[in-house]
Amino acid sequence: MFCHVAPRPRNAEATRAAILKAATNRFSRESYDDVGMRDIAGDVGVDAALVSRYFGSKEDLFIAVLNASGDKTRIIEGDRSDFGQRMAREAIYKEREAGKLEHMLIMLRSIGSAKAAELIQRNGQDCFFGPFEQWLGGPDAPVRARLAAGIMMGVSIGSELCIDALTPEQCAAMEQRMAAILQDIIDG
Amino acid sequence: MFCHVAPRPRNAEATRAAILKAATNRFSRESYDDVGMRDIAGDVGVDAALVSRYFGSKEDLFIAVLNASGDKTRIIEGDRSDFGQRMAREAIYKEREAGKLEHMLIMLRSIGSAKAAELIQRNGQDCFFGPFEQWLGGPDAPVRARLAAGIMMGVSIGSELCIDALTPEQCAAMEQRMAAILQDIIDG
DNA sequence: GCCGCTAGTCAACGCCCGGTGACTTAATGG
DNA sequence: CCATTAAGTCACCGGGCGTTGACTAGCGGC
Repeated sequence: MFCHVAPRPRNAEATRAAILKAATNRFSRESYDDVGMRDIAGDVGVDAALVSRYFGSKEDLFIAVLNASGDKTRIIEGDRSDFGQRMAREAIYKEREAGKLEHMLIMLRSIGSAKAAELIQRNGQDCFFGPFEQWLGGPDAPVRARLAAGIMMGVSIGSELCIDALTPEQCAAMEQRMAAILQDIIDG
Repeated sequence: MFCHVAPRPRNAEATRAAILKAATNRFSRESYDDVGMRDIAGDVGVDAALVSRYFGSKEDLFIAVLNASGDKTRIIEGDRSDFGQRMAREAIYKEREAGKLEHMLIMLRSIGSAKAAELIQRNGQDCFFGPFEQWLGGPDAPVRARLAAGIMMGVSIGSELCIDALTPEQCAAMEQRMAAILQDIIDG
């Protein structure tokens, strides 16, 4: 076949954005180590060399992803009174389309990787915990923020650590318990 | 120098055990991907080839580590009435000497790695959640076990994600809050 | 005191990774 | 319609990984 499908018009800006988006997707699903430059390039339909060219290095690309997703997607949206409920849903059922936890998921996936961990530590406070604390407010805000975030992370992990281990009813019960705990932390 | 220090007597059994111990240590501190066969071999003072020989492959070694640490170290020890307190301490201050959470830490570190994740999923239920559920008992035991484990994992992650971000007083406050939440879950 | 067996080493293989310089190809302006 | 420039590709490098087969060296039995 000579005719490629939609041979991507030559547009550096758009291509760069597409790469960043693809990388964000990959990094929110697989760890830093498991994601390869060739994977990301393949998603966009581009040579891997281009990714290196545009973003300098894999670490720089990861930083760019962290910053970009940190800027756009915020946990802090919607009503305060059902925060626990919303977060519980997202953590347990992985409602990724909502995407409010995307930034947290990226941090989570790659926290194991030594190279990524350092970048995440540097970024986490500014792009995640900081805003979260501020939104929380009240007494012990830093403590409550970390506790709430920790619970969300842990349950997220747990629910993919053992898939299908819980019946739908049990999931519902878990959701309810978790929501109550989170809401308690939010309220102070 | 011709005289090596303590040139390790020829004992396959002991060497094998030493390798397993070194691997357990490594895997509880670094992710599956970040730990190399050469690292483990170096810890024991042995050639990397021997590790492959004794355990077949890296995956098999990891499985052996999971099983061994799962058998020995249990979370379930000590009084039920201060479970929350004990776990909070261990999660926040990383009191690794206690080592009761070692098995959980190993699972935690490498959950990001695709290759390790599958092995962990297969092992987690049998060696961790199962016994924990059973010990918990009461209504909704599976749900409460996963919730408690999730919280412990998440806080463990969180407290190493942002080191030195909390003052000692804040750590104490966090410990107290976390202990209360955990104890609540344990009690039903 | 030599022999056979096995614990342990050594060198090398194949593989995949991130990154780079030289090349090709498409758009644009005159 | 061609020259120029930027967008994208290609081949390849060096390095680290897990693993393997051939080798060496220490111990037990005769």
